[in-house]
Amino acid sequence: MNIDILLREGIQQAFQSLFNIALALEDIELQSTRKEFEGTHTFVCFPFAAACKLSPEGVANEIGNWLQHHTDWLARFNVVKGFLNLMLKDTIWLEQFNQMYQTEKFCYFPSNGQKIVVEFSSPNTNKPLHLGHLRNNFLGYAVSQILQAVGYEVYQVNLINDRGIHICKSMVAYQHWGRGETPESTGLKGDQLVGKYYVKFDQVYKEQVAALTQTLGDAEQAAKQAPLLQEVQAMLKNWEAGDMEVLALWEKMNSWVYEGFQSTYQKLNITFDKVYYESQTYLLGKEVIAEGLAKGVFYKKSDGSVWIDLTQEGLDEKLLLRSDGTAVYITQDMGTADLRYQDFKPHKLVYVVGNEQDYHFEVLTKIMQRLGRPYATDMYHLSYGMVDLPTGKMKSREGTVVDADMLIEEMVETAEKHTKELGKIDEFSEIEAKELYQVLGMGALRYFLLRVDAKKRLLFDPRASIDFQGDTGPFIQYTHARIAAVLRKAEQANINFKSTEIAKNIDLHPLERELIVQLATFPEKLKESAMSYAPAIVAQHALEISKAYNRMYAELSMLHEPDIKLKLFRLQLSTLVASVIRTMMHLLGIVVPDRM
RNA sequence: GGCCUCGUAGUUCAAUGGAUAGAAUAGAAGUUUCCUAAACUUUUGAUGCAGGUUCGAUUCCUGCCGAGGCCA
Repeated sequence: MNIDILLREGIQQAFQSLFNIALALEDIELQSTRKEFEGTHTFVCFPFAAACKLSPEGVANEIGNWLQHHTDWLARFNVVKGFLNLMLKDTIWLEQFNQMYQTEKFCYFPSNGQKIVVEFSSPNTNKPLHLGHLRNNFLGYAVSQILQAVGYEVYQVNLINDRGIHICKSMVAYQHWGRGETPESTGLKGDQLVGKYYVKFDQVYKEQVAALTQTLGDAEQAAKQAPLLQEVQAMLKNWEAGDMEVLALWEKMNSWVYEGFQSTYQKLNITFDKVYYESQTYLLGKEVIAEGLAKGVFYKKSDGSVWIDLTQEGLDEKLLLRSDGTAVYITQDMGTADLRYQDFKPHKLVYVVGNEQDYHFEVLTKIMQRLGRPYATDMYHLSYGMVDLPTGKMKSREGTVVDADMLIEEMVETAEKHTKELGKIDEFSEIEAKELYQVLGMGALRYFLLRVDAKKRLLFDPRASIDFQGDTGPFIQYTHARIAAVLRKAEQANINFKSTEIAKNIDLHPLERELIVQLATFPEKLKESAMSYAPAIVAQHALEISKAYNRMYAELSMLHEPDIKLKLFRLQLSTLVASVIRTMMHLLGIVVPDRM
């Protein structure tokens, strides 16, 4: 039984019978009733007043009355202005509850036979992961899980930017000042070591530019002529030419970085079905260039550079290949798009990439459309806002970043501190305790980044630590631990609440009803979350359910409830809440503990 | 300069064109003989400015102010 459809059909029949108006189910707008009024569902009558030749209140009253007499599910209704607030009979809610309780994973959708490829993470190999990457990784992971839950076959892929001018910067700096350092010799993670030289490059380069500006009196020229930059450009040419020495250094430093990344990914519990490397795909783009020229979609300027004119689509003319024949970003992105499509033949390609590349993706999509790629309309740019610091944008080369590994470590330490202060896990072994700190620290961090609408930029203040109280991951984790504790005690007391006996003839307490309503809403929230690629919807809803449970927990007793029927029902309700919370948090990549 | 985002309590976030704009945090006041107080209850406090469309605008449109981003 789907309550939503039940109500819509009732209202549809009411309109037909009262006003001889045929409405589609989608045209009937239901929203949840505000707390201050009685009821769970509200039907907004304003739009129908004219057609019914009644005031909005009149419509609401007529419909309410009709439903009261012609259906068996309405307990009461009230009308406030044009709002018809409906209160359903408890039998309906109990039936809904039993159905959810007895259906394994009631919220999951069956397979729809469609494939989706989600690209996310996409790091550069010249620096370690930072807070911005964490947002990307958590988003990509959660979106993948959520899409899977609504029935898609999901493939997670990573595209590693392992070549180009910026990679050469850390390499040149290492050649000059590295003194043969290795991760082993320094005790640094490989990505951290390489990142150190990326920063070093920028420092020295800036000094050179400053000095040169003095002598030349022209900052722009100085920036171009600085010896260090010349070296980098030479190295890039050598790399493309296949210079053995350069390639060896490149391979060595990249392998350090990958080891470092691997350890971070492990902490994040993130894996990929396939990893692409730009060093292996960037040549594919040149084939697309040839194709586009042959089709007349692209054109060549007199200097030999290749362009596309997108002014008809409201965009610019866009450079696709430099006059010297070297690739720009979009060159390789065209090639990679083709490759990815051939590899998976997906129904949809999702790119989790920051909103600084909005324009870039718009252009890429238009190009692939012009080239007649069938998948062009199935490319979706999941554009997320940057993570800003109070001081402004994070910049790796200036060292003003919140390092991912460090942040994780801090979060775990904070979790340990809080947990020890509360002193609730004295019987834990050291390993169990360590694991819990990890779970709580990561939970707080992941939830902090996922609860906010991905599109919005997010402000992170490193001095104000991420909360463990209020609207947080640990709050939801705590709710689960509380339930687990009650269920443990119920089992110890041999209360047979796991029986399949169904709850009936119960007058629901408003707090219980509220909880059932929230649980029943989950499938549609999940669907909404998947369709809009917005894990924040699941995150927010997990919070709503947890709050509702904690309110009930404070008000109503379970183990001390004298009425055995009520006692069993509340234990079953708790079981269901715990299971739904576990599911939701699992979709977000967050583990929920049984004790904390 | 051109184009794209975004301006909501002190702060961090909510609000398919719908009711008296919700939470959390910070501030104030309470709740533990009773299932985990990382909780619960009460309370102070906000739509940048000016127009327009609409029965109804935080939401849509125009202008201004402010923040951020992208661009051979």
